[in-house]
Amino acid sequence: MTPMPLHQPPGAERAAPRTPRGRRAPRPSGDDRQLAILATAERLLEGRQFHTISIDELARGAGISRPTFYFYFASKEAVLLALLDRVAEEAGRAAGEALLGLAEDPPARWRGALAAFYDIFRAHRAVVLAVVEAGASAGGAEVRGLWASVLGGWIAHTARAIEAERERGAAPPGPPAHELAAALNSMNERVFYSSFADDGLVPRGTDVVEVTLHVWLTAIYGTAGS
Amino acid sequence: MTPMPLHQPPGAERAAPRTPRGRRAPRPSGDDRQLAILATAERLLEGRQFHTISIDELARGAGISRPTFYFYFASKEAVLLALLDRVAEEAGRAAGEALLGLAEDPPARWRGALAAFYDIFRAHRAVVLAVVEAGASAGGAEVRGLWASVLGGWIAHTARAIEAERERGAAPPGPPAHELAAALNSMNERVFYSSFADDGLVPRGTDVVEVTLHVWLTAIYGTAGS
DNA sequence: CGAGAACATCGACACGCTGTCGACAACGGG
DNA sequence: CCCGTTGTCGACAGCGTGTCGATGTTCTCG
Repeated sequence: MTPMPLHQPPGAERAAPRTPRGRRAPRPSGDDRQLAILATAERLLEGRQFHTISIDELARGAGISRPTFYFYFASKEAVLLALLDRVAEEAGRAAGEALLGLAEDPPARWRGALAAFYDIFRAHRAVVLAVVEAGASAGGAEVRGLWASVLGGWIAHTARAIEAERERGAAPPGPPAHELAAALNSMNERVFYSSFADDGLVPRGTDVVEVTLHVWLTAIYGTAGS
Repeated sequence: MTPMPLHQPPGAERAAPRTPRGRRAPRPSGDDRQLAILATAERLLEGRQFHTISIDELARGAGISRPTFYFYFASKEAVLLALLDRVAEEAGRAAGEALLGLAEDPPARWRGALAAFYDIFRAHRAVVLAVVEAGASAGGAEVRGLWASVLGGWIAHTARAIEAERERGAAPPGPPAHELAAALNSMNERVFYSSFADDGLVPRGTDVVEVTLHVWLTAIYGTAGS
């Protein structure tokens, strides 16, 4: 038991909905605790850095003791991984949809995709900030890995779109599409991040979507297009 | 002498060069130790992550005990700060020179500036990787701050260059120069970093200077320019 | 040249956090 | 009604950090 691929340990796919009727259960069930930990983490993350949150706080916040925390998650990072899963899936889907029918109105579609990313990440910026922070340090290998695969997937998607634009003659030849896609996405990751972290690199009040969009359009089409 | 604002505590600005003649000093002097710590840090950083290096190792590597380490530096991060100071100054100077006479041959000058950054950071990639890692976690506030001011300085420099190009009519109007400069520099920071970290985002073998240069030129001038 | 100041060094301790072990409570089915 | 699964926690061992106080070393100046 406890095969636990990575994050999301046991109790994650426990079977039946043991009778929630009648007076409330004397002891909250495992699933509740699992969710309570996740909720506590997201709540604490709103106002503090990931590394300042101890496992004990997460546990206490969910009404359990520290050792018990380990029954649900293997580490603090595992909790973050679970949180990231949701956000990544949401963002990927939204941005993917935005690019459908690119040929009809490129500037508008690209803007839609960038905006989708921005909006969703912004809505969960506490998680995004924590992922970057955790990924860069200690037990962050897995966090970094998941993040890299998410971003990598989106880069591949972008690369295909660029190639399609070139093939239909809408965009001129240029650097290898995949490399260009990696550079552009890297820019957005960093700029959006700076914007959320408010670290002073991007001038306050900057419309980061518009600025990055300008760069994307000129880099892909050679003109500001509009 | 060695004004050194924050990190680099006491013993940093000791006066005279007490006679090094005669038989070798029984005890290495403070400055030697200071340097020994820096050297040890750079050496260890070549093969390991910043967070896996303990203060004890740094101390032992310099031939002193852990408590004594604190006589020279306030923390692990302070050591990194000292290392970063050097690299940042070197890179800033080199890239600044590369941009002189921009009007004569824009593409070549910009390429020179980006290449200067790339080369110098690459030569000290262990330090760069450590800075990003340390900046994102624990006592990284100061590291992050120094890094931000370095990058911020370069962004301002870039912004002025873009404005000059627009004024002399070489570049068309576009997004606010400072915002554009921030986005472009953010891209380079991230792409160069990925390249050094070999995290799989940027395809192996990519000529990151050429790719990012393409983006810079099209974003600033509206064409790939050659 | 000899004493005190400044420099340098380290043993030992107090902490805070992580991860694990073993014991034990609660509950649902045979 | 007994037992295995699910949950829970006290207590311990380990590791790294930062500090304090005692002590050795070197410089300076009267």
